[in-house]
Amino acid sequence: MRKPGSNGAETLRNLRTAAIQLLAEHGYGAMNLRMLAKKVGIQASSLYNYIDSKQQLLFLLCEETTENLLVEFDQTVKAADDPRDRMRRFVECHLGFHIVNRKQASVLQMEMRSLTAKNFEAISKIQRLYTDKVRAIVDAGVAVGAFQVEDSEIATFALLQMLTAVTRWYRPQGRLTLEQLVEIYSDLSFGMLHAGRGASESPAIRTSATSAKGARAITSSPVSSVTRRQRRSEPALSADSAEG
Amino acid sequence: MRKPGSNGAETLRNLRTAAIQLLAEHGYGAMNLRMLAKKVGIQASSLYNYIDSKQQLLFLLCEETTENLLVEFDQTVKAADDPRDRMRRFVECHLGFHIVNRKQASVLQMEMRSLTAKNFEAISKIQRLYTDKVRAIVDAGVAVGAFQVEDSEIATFALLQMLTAVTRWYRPQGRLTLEQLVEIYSDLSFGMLHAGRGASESPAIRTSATSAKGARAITSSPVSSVTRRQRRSEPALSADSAEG
DNA sequence: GTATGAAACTAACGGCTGTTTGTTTCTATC
DNA sequence: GATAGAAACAAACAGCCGTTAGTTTCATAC
Repeated sequence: MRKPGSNGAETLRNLRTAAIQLLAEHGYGAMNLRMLAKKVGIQASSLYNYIDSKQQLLFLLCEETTENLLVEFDQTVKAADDPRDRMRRFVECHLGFHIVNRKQASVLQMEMRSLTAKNFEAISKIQRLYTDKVRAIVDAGVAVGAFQVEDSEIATFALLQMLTAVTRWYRPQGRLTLEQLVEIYSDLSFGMLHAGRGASESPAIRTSATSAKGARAITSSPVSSVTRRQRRSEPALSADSAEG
Repeated sequence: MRKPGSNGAETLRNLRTAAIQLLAEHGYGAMNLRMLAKKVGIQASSLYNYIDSKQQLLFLLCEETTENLLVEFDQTVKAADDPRDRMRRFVECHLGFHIVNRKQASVLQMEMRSLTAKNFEAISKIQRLYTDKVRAIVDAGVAVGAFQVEDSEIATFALLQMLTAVTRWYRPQGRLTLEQLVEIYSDLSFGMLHAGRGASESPAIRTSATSAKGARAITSSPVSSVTRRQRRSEPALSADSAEG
């Protein structure tokens, strides 16, 4: 029984976005293949035309996300030279990635422990590469006197986790634009690193500069107020996000 | 069939620590009652002498952790007046709690989504109380000019998540003592808030002051080096942690 | 020393899970 | 227009899940 108009490549795309959606919502343990199949619009058994197992599906998605982040980091940060500029770009890249691809990132963050020991280690290996690169920026800044931290390893962890955690509260209808968030988090990051308010391309305490349409004032009104709209996607960053 | 020497209160305690242990390790979806029962040393059906359902067990543990944190916050922070002191104490309390009770905290952080909508909301309500209190400290500091942030709500989120995330990497055999970690994280926190290095009881950049035995130098050697020992538990903080 | 409740057991239930097998229908190629 | 592979289906399997029912043994109070 093949459906009229059925197409393998499209079904695979649907499968991936549905999986990301459901994994983010329910977690690996609570998501079952029948609900995934239903979301894709096929039978559970038909999933096996596209995946080897539930476990391999999770691994595939985790791997993809991790590698995408690494690639974007390299593309974004390579140009800058000064540690301060590199840090600024890192924050922009990391935060942007985790906002635009927040479901994938959330799955990676929460569901990695459901991976087989072997699969887990494979992902961890890539992640260590990434962490090391970030740490190198911190260390370089410390060496030049641009940053000042008591312990660069802890500082790197703290920085990464602070930024990564946007996935936990960010909602696209929120109060602030992506540019505003980058601005705010850059300020927090540089503060953490005791970077002072030096030169470089970072606008630090000033509120505008990145948004093309001109900056709106940043206020402290609660998240629940939905008076301001947020740009939906950031075309510079990776493509198919799994909204739903 | 009642076991010789069996005791309800003790079994309940074992059940709770075993549950925390297993939930932290596998997650709610992947943990099943038979493995929990095995760890406790009884049959799965006997668990129902102590719990109503798996769901209620999770709720109970989440609720307990949340309330314990709130109580400790109130006890620790109430004495201080100056926003800077209050912040210092908050960091100490929050970080300490999440290190000492890291398994409970990890369950709360990761498994809340497995709660029934109603149960979830009950926990969220308590959490909101807590977050508001932290936010109040930030706002008070901003009002007095002690802190300087672009957006106090985001700053509060970022701060909380940075601190909470110790549960993700902390291992008791690690490089640094609890006191050293509090010191490091306080410095990062005040940096985030652009608190400068003013007076108050905070020793800021200095490395000693909290440890009774006298401070060891804080270096940047990798976590994997286990040359330094860590204090196992902090008696001031809540009692029965679930080590395993 | 008997009665009572606490604390455990064994056995089973209905339902759900990931996965396999074998089959059917659509699409594209020659 | 026959053929071959792609893309779906339906049915089932073996095992596990949370939970219930009924039973047995231990500890204690009188």
